[in-house]
Amino acid sequence: MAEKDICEVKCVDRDKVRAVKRQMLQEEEANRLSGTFSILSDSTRVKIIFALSREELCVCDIAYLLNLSISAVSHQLRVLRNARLVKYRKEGKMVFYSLDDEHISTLFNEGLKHIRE
Amino acid sequence: MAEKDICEVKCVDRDKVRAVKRQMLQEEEANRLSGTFSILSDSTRVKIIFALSREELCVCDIAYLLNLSISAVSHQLRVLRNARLVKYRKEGKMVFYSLDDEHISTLFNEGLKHIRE
DNA sequence: TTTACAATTGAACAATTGCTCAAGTATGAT
DNA sequence: ATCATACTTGAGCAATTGTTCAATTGTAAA
Repeated sequence: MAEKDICEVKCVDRDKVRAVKRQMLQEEEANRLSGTFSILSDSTRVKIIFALSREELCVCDIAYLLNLSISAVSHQLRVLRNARLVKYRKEGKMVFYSLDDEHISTLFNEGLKHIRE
Repeated sequence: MAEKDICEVKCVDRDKVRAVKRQMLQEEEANRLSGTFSILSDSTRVKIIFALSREELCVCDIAYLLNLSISAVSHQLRVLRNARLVKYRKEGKMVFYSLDDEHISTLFNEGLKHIRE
């Protein structure tokens, strides 16, 4: 930490830094932003989202589609549920998931566009 | 895996699943997509990107601004460099970083818009 | 009620990630 | 050349993450 302090004194361009500091993202905002992106930062979740963007599917369908265990899928669906990215509908023993379209699908598609550019 | 097979037989809606499977993201595409998002999934990197979206800054400036060690910042800058999210310019002993604007800034701003909605 | 089964959950584990620390590189000043 | 400084890098560590496994819940059928 001592090193850092020395450095601060030596090389900071005070005006520039002060200007940036004024506009800077707050801690909480930075966390929410990175948190939003981290939901989409796992390839399993990305695949689930993509699949649900085409069809409403039950847990079992998704597991089959992605060649994953039911449990693994269920765990990931919980993440997506907590983030309100998906909604679900119970029908007897089965649970059908679909996209909760308010959320992040713009972001998802923007990302898709980006890698396919 | 045995369980999964049983499940597949029992509850899959074959037509729906087949239809989705045809359009499904390929492994590599899913990886690139999640990889793209994972760069933005850390709050330190998010802050760095935000800061660089306002001003070109040296490593030391960034460290001071975010109250992090030089080393931590440098490590994160490498991640951003590898992802071609930032570019740098050497001036004597100092290295000035700025956004490599081709990349992901649309995505970043879309995310920002989303959390500030 | 008992049985079967879709889905959820918690614990445990390996893999990954972000940081620190110490050592290293590169550039400029003396 | 020697020294100081701006930054990079690799090893190591703690925290987090994604999966499996086993147990559990909830619903429907027998």
